Amino acid sequence: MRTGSGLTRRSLYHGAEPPPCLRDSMKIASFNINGVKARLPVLLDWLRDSAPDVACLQEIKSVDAGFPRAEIEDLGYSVETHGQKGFNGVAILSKLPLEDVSRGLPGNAADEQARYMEATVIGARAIRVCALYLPNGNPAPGPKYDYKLGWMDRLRDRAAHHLATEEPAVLCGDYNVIPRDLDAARPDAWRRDALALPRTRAAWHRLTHMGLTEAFRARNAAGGHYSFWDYQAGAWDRNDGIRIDHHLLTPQAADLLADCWIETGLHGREKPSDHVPVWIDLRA
DNA sequence: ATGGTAGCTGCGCTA
Repeated sequence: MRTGSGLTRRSLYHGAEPPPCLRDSMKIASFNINGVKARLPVLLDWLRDSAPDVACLQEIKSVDAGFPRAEIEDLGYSVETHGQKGFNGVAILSKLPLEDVSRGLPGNAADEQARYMEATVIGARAIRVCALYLPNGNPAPGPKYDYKLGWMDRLRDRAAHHLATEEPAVLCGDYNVIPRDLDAARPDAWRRDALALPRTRAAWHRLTHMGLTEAFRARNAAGGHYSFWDYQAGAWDRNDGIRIDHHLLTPQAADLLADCWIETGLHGREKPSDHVPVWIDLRA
């Protein structure tokens, strides 16, 4: 399903990469790296080889001061982080200019978990990129599940704001949501898990039904595509995966969608994350 | 019903 988008345009430049201001392709990848310190060699190789224009990272598990900013800036990226000690933490890396960075999901002043940030990426079109790490929510029921559902309500409010502006916006990240049974290799194993409980899926469908387009499903109706494999019990070797990393697009962003794909090959490397990157290509 | 693995932290918690 992946196409050679941009090839025609690129040929006008005799094979050279066009300058950012003349491109009509903005590739945005969402990647839960499960610890930036442990994943730094994999992350740097990936930025060099796959070269996303924008990378939204989750679970950096680092405070802002501990983030390996210089190594990433050396590869041509602007770096914005929203970290905390030990857990969670998100970051936006961009080869294009970033403006109006905001940190935290509005709606609960008492929430101290670093799971959400936004920035405007200035390409041929300005795109509001919202990077999120939605709470896992296990065990359910319980206070962690209540926090997850409350967080999803607040995300819906934030999405409503972006829909009202009628600007192109992308809400991407680790949603910790298995939207449907075909998004799991063994759906029955997740039946009572916070990632797939009916209330979780109802909250997910409320997001999509308010007018957001799920990029992967807009391009591919088939099952068997996953973005996470548990480290335990040889889940990767058995392709016992789930699809929980998603891009949701406002209509103005969906109109720019050229492609969406999962970079499964990244799991083949040494010391992989338990997630792989999920990409969109926008005409922007 | 349990334990299997990984990362960060500091001998437990989160996933």
